[in-house]
Amino acid sequence: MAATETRLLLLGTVMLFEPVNGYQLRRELLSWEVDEWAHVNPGSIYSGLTTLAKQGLLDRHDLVDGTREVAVYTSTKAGREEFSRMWVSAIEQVDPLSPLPFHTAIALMPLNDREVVRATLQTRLARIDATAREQMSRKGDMSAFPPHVRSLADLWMGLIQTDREWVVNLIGRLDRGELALQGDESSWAPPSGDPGWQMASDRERYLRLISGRN
Amino acid sequence: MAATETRLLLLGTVMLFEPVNGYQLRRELLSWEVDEWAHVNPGSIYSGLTTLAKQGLLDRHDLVDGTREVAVYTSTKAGREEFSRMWVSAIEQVDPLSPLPFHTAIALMPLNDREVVRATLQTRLARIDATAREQMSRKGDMSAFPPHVRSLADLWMGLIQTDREWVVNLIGRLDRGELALQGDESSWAPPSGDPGWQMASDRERYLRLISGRN
DNA sequence: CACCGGTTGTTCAATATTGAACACTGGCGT
DNA sequence: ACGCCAGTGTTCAATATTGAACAACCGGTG
Repeated sequence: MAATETRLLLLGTVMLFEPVNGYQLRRELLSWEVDEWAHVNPGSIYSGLTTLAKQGLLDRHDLVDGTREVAVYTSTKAGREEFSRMWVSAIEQVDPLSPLPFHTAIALMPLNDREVVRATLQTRLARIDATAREQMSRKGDMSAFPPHVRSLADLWMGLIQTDREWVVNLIGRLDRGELALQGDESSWAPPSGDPGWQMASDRERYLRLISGRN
Repeated sequence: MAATETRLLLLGTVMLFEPVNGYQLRRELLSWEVDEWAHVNPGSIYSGLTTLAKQGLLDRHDLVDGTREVAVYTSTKAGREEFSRMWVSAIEQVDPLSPLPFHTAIALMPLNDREVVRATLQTRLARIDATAREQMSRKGDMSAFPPHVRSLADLWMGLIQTDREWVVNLIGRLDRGELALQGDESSWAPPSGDPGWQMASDRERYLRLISGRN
């Protein structure tokens, strides 16, 4: 399972919009242009949802909406807990060659509350510094490698430092209360006007259908 | 096939060591610690080799080495051409969220000659600048996105600029003739003393067995 | 010599990913 | 009323990935 970021993204997006169906998620992710940077094709959404449901992290409700059958998903307690674990670990994991989990987690930041976010980002800083120190001390054994490979290590250092500065800046903004998170009023304004309302009304209907025991 | 970097890596490493068997590649990649940063498990090596052979990019020779059967691979003309194409495109492709193809290609740099490397890196620079400009001009439509997402765009910019500076520096070193490439004398000293010699003698034997029409 | 454990070399079933294709709805022009 | 096309919602067969397990060999040790 290379795609820890797909799991994270799906779990998180379901939590943001639940109850929600696969197509709505697809559209939402497209509108964020997430498909471009994370690599999410329509197929992975549906199979991902099936897998998460099978693992008990999501509940699947087969609703009859008008004349149509729709598979609508909600998060379970286990799913929300798993999301938290994965989110923390995606933020804490430092790997300049696989930045996707980190970026995905940042995009899902508002699902957590301020203290957790702050603490986790601090841990990332510590991990970055530890990685940098370790890299430095390993410079010695690299003498056996050809020069262009040693050069790559410099690039990694540079990327890590760029990351570090950005995180420091982000923590600053958090402390100044600049970013809307879970527990604040108005935590996430849906991206654009129109489709948002559409989703909201579907959401209401799905809620009623589910509570109507089906 | 998300793993264009696996194809690139396998094709390239075969070209470096051919004729070579799967286990030797596995060991070589482990000794570079490539398995850590690219994500290469033993399994992918063998299935990757099979696929490349099926596509005519590698030749598979089923040799009898002493009492044992060994599957030994060499590159085909088509394979070497495909490698060049993939290498160029991995260097030219700018994506701060999937840096793996680029880093993989850099590690395989010595398989190309100086002019090609230089020209391709220049193209990357141009692409980086184009991406940065495009990003800047899109800042406007991002006003609909929540602030933490807009923030991510700044991180991307930073990562791209770090990349840029490193590439500029690399081109400088190339121009000063500092890096050993294809066409220079002594293009790649095998990483460490011992296993290198072992590989070399296997290589000689495999060469003889193959030319002995089997 | 019988056994052990490490290295060599590979296969395989379970799982994940891909993207194309399917099937249905609803509106709109004629 | 008809045909058409864009949107909605999902499935599926082909392919790729994973990592654990397999099997054979080699060199020592008791």
